[in-house]
Amino acid sequence: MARKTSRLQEELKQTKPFSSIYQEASLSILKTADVFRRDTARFLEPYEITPQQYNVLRILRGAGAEGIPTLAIGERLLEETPGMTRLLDRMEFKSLVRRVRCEKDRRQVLCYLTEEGARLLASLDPLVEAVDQKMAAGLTPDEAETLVELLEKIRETRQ
Amino acid sequence: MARKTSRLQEELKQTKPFSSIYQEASLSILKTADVFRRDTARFLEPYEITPQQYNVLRILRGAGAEGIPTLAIGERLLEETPGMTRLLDRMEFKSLVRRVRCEKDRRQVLCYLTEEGARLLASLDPLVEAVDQKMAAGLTPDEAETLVELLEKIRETRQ
DNA sequence: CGACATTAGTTGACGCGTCAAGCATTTTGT
DNA sequence: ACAAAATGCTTGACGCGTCAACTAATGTCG
Repeated sequence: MARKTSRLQEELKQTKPFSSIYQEASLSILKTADVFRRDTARFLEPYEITPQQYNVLRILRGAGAEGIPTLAIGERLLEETPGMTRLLDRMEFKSLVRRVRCEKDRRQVLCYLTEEGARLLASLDPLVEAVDQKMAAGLTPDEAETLVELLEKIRETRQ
Repeated sequence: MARKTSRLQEELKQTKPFSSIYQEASLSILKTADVFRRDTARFLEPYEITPQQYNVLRILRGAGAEGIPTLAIGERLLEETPGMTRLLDRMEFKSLVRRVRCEKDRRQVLCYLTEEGARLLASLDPLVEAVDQKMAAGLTPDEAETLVELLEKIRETRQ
């Protein structure tokens, strides 16, 4: 079951070979995601905004004028999280977001993009597009399609 | 360039289609990595150890009796980090790790696995194997191989 | 040898994930 | 209508990543 020495192994300075192709695949996924995450963070840094905050901005734009309740934002992120409140606190402090207690259901707090938030987001759009497009240098569209399908298969069988 | 509605889109409750296959691929990678990360964390939880700590245990086992300097551990993780010190603080507190200032080069601090750390790690090995193997339910070995190759191509073109 | 840079590690501050506990505000069941 | 459960959100505590500033030890070079 031992596999030949791979590039990922060198990247991690590992001495022992992977015990299975599945182990290598899972590490490869984690490593690649990490590269992406950090790449995005680095490029957003000058704008003093984190990847999570950027994602929230996009979701709020999608919600439009009706707004969206706090926790519903979490469901649309990669990860649903009770940390939403504090994340929004910071964004409200920076005037990127506005929050109002909902009158229909007073448990909810509706969130909206501010003018400033919308402006920032608009200026970021083309830059983010460019980051994703960097992938095109290494992968043909067909290969990207295959990748998406394989990853989908993995997620389907989990949970 | 707009793409057909995909499963990932539903998962994220997105209204707009992905603007490119590359955008979908990058989100898919992040999402899948997140599923893995959380899956592993959940299964390690009963042992009161985090995925990062588990990785450090494995690296220390690899280093063996000679030990390994603090920051060298970081280089072998997915992510090199100045947070190593504090991570090791917590592990030392739990008696999983032992640290000694190196006499050859007094700047370095060599880290070792304790007996207890080694025992914990040994008992975890088969369980981790099982987690990776869950992937086999959704992917043939050939598909996993393809996946690894595609991800490698992406990482190659990034920096 | 002495100024200077480099290297290894530590520490502080802050963002974010995650769990658990707690508080209002509905909703549900009888 | 009233108690109990569910829902939406907030807060506290802690783990970890990340940047920047700092100390101590080692190297380098005139």
